[in-house]
Amino acid sequence: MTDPTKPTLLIVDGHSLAFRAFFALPVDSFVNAEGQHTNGIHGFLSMFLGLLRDQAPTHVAVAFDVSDNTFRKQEYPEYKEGRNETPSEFKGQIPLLKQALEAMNVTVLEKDGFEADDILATLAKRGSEAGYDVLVCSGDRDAIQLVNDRVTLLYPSVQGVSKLKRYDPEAVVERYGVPPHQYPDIAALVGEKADNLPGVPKVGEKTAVKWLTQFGSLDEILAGAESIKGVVGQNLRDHIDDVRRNRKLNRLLDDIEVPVELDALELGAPDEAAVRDLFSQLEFRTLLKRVLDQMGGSADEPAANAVAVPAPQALSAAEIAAWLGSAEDAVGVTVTVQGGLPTEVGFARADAIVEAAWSDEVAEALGAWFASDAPKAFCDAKPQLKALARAGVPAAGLANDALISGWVARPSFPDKSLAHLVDRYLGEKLPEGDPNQLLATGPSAGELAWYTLRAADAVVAALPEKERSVLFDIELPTLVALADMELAGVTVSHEKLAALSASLGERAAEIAVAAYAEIGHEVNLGSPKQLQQVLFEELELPKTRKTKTGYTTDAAALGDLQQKTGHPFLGQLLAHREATKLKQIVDGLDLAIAPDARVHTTYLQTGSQTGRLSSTDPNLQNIPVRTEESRHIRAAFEVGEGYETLLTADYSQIEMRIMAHLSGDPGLIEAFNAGEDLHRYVGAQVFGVDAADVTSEMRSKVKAMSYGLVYGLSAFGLAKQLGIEQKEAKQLMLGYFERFGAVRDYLRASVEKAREDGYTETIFGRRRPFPDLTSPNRVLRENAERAALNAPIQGSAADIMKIALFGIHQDLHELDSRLLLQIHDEVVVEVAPGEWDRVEKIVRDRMAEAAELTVPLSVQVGRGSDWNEAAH
DNA sequence: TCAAATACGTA
DNA sequence: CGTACGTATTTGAG
Repeated sequence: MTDPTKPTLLIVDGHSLAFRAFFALPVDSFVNAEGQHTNGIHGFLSMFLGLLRDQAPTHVAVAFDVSDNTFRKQEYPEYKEGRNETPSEFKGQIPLLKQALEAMNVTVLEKDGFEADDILATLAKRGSEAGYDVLVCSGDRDAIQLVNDRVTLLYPSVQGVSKLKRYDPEAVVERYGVPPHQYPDIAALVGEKADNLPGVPKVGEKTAVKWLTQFGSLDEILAGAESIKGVVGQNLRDHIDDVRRNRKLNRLLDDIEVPVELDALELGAPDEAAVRDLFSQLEFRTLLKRVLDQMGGSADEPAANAVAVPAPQALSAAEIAAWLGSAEDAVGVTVTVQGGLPTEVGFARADAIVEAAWSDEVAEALGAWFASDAPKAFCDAKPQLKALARAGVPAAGLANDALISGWVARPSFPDKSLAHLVDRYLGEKLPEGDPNQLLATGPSAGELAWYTLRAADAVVAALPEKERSVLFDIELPTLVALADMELAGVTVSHEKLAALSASLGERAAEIAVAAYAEIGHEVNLGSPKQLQQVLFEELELPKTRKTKTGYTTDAAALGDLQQKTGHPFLGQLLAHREATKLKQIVDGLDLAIAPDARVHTTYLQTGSQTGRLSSTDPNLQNIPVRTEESRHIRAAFEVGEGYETLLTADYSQIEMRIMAHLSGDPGLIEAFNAGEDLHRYVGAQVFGVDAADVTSEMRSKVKAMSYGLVYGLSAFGLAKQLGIEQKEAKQLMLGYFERFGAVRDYLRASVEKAREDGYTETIFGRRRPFPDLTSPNRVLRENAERAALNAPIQGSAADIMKIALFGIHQDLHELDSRLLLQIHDEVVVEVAPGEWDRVEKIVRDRMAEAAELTVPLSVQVGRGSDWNEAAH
């Protein structure tokens, strides 16, 4: 046991021990539901927890190798060569192990260009100098040299990782016959097969020790090599350079820069939520219990409502106002909404709850507090802010939103409920209503506010600093802007839509008649199943791409078939599809027009995994635009009564600009700074012609390539999209990367980094987890790779647009003009009479200045009395 | 009545 | 074998 009066520092070589664990445990017995192998992680953690229990260290760090590219490799390129390839079942386990350690609040260290052992050596030295008892745990024999009076090595024995042999200086002498500092001399003579460092032939440990005792040191052995007789003497003389090289390479560096203070390695309590999460994914039940038992936290399921809920107080409106006025910290708020209006309000501080039914009196008494900057925490604030505004009580001071913060923390997690947040972040259970009761019996508004306040705080506490900034500096201001946009709605002309619908309906009917004539009978043209019967059985057209239930009849495939066979039915079918699709959209939109003649969409702020918004009920982010016909729909979106004109503003090629910024590719940056047509410029580069000589064919190829890049396009996909040979697509990609190589380098490095970290990050620090990047399942893994490639780009664009959006919203505050729509890279503003110039400047400035990239953000503005007109 | 499958609109 | 979304329709099971 270690001296209890002294702090003990435990430093572990994560990679070498996990690797040993991997071979010690049967690989097939440790596979989770996702197919992820976990034996190395399990074995390592089991041993690690044993260490924590038995050695009771006060400070802990685990070091990992970053890559093979170490200074040793640079000095001796054959270093560690000839090893068997790392088994694929092992590869994905290291990132997960790191995640597990981080969740356990154990410091993970790594340093590019060095091996974990060098970190061990450095920390061992710093630790012993600072007066720690140091325990080094490594499966690499080179670590023996670190042993001294204050440093003990724990070395896994052959029986398994859990059995560690303790090497203090005496034990080293006993085992190897030399003191620890001389062990590398032996190793240099004998060689190290695992590192591809050959030693002196016929010289083993015995001989090496004999020589060392005889000569006193390695230098003296080499100096006196002439005097050693026999074959071994000759071998030594022949391999003196190898020995010198071995000795140089097996010296561990104890003075590399490791940017961590020893104090920071102090062992703390694990992040229970994160541990629970990851361990349940890995299916480590026993280990979960061990971690929580040993390191703190409760292994048992959280006790239901361990914390007493304060009794709700029913106060008068005036008393509530006074109570709220005296609150210093954020107050939890829940406004229950029915039919878009408030029905109840509940407020909570940490130790008290008050609530009241909504009434004119309440509205009157609380109006000033709601309108003030007094901090308020909601769960799903947007509908509540809207209801308050409708009731004539606009609210400010949005300080937190549990729904939003929970999503920022875990954008991929499907359950967005407060109940889940309470469970995950508070370890409590949100009381449920009894579904068998006629009247709702769930938590009251005040109780919800109380859970909301505490859950919102807990989520933020668990959030990394950068993501806090995403929450507070981007999402919450955006939420306020969205609430106003939804309230405003956009005027849509029922007359225009009705006329469109009628003409589309007629056209569809005509086409249908012609199509039936073509095949000799009626068929439901909207039924893929019936169409398959017609196309592939009756008409015996060539089979298309397979789907789960048969063969696809999608537009791309029908177009293909049409080219191949020229069958007139195909053209009619396509035309029918187009007409009915548009009619569908028109009718849906018409139905969504509210009594104020406007359409009020709902933006889902937590609907995407990348940071984008989505729009629903109706979705105004997918209104057709590509065909001439479809622009008639946009023309139905009109400037509202009392306003002068619509303004549209969109970012040009924002994703490619972000790509240029993130990759730092000089060619691409130059392309944007040149200020001319991007695809023309890139085309000129790729095809080696003057910009003026870029044909439209060249331009569209390069354009498809550029956009495809952002999505992780393959040569196959590119070929398919452009209708060219795969070989030509490959050539195109090669040519592209010859000019813009940094783009490819960036994309590759970005996915690798995500694999290591387990998540991607946008320019502003928004994260998206990608557990599947290490999946052994190829399809899962490759899907994750493409998504991970896209996430920082799409996400950064979303961040930028949000920053611009709330900036515009704030600047428009003192004007009558207002934001109406956001369509990912475009905004639509309704401009009040006489405000055009000011509004245009606000929009242009806010959008252009939303982010400082290495390339300018280009903004295009249009105006018109309807959306179609304004788009030009 | 509901979920799955298919198809298709946008950035 | 190209990312991110939402919606409408058909179909077949319950």
